[in-house]
Amino acid sequence: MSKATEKAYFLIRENILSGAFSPGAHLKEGELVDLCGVSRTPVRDALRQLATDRYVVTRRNQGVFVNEWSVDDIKDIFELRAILESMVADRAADHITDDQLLELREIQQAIQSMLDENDTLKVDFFLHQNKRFHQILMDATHSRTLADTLGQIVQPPLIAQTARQYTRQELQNSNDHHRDIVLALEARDGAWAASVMKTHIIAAQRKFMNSYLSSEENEAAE
Amino acid sequence: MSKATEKAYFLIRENILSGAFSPGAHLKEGELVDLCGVSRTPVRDALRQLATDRYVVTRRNQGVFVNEWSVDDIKDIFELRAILESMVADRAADHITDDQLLELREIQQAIQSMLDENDTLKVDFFLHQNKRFHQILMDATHSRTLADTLGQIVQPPLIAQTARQYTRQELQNSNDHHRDIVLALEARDGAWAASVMKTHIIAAQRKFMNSYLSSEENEAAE
DNA sequence: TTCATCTTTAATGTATACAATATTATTGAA
DNA sequence: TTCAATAATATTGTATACATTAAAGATGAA
Repeated sequence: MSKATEKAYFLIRENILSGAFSPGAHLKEGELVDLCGVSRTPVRDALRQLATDRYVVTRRNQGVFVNEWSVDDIKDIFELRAILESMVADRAADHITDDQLLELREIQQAIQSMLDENDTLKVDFFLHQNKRFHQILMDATHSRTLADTLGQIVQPPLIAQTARQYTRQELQNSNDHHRDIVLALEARDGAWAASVMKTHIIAAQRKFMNSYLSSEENEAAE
Repeated sequence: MSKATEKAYFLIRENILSGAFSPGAHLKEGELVDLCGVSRTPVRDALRQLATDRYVVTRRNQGVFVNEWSVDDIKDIFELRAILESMVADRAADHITDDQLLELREIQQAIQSMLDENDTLKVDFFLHQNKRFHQILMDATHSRTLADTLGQIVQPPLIAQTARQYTRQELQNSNDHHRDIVLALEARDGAWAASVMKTHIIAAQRKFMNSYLSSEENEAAE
């Protein structure tokens, strides 16, 4: 992506992630031009990329709208992620370098230190390190196809929303999975790594669906 | 996609599929404008979409190039397809309608009739019916996520190249899989359907890799 | 010759004017 | 009032001119 397009892409995406642009909202090119300070051409390029990444949907001659995720969509996303991320873990076991293993271990330990402090939970720190962890595994597969596919499946807002609902114990469980994944990779045991990863994603799915459904009940009750 | 963009998209894609634009070739916007008879804007939109569909790759400030698939890439694609299409078959078993089952059965029988004729093989007919078969299963899942993901994974040139190498016996095997899939779906047995589908795609993968590797040997020998 | 530097050329990136389409508002009749 | 038809407006789609960047070629010194 070129400079202006990149600027527009991240600005628009931030507004979607923060909720400033609500699901279903009509994003008009003119308004985005004012927001981003670039012309319509890069704004349109950014919108096309956001559609690829499934942040928005495009309707011919009508423009783009912030994607609205249904419960079924979210289930699908987690289910697909469970399958693809286990594939990643499996592959990573074959190709991962010692340096990458070291990095994974450091990330796991950094999160552990955070959890051991009797402080308030640093969710942003967790999210950042968690992203790094999964990215390293992804890199270790050396697969364009997997990378592109997962990139379009993984919806950062879903992950963030899930993590923010986590209790200390649930974050601990999640980091225990990370620890097991590192162990499996050190043993170069792809099946083990894949299995732990599947557990890891399914746990996230369960957590998300529980808090999502209960929040929907609350909304209905209001 | 709008009219002009659509026109450009299909024209450029046809030239990639036919081989007129070789893997690695630099697609210059100016030349595409002449070819398609539309301005640069829709040409660029079409190129972005072709990049999403992985026909081309984009390099910043350098333009777009026809994607070059490595052996590993192709392996990845088939492996991912095997997983995703089995997921599709599994889901389809839960949601498929009687009308859709009827259609699947008709397609399977149409291909069978073609195979029973002691004529030359109608590969284009097979490709078309095969595409319809998989599309109906896809529709039966009612999953945007699966549809979009598979859409970006399935590379028509790989499927076509595989099918054109098939012997009558291999096409028969493929259609036997289709028959089993219909049986599994009629029994509403998702696990069975998924299992047959996995076999189906892995067989295609084997076939492709064999003919691909032997053709590479020939090229090296020349 | 060969390499590095500069110049020229051609390509992509960006802005904007105009065209086609969809949405909204207005008017008038039932 | 309510609905349909039409006019006005806003938005997306397309073409094109200009800006920026990369590639190709020319020039000159070692």
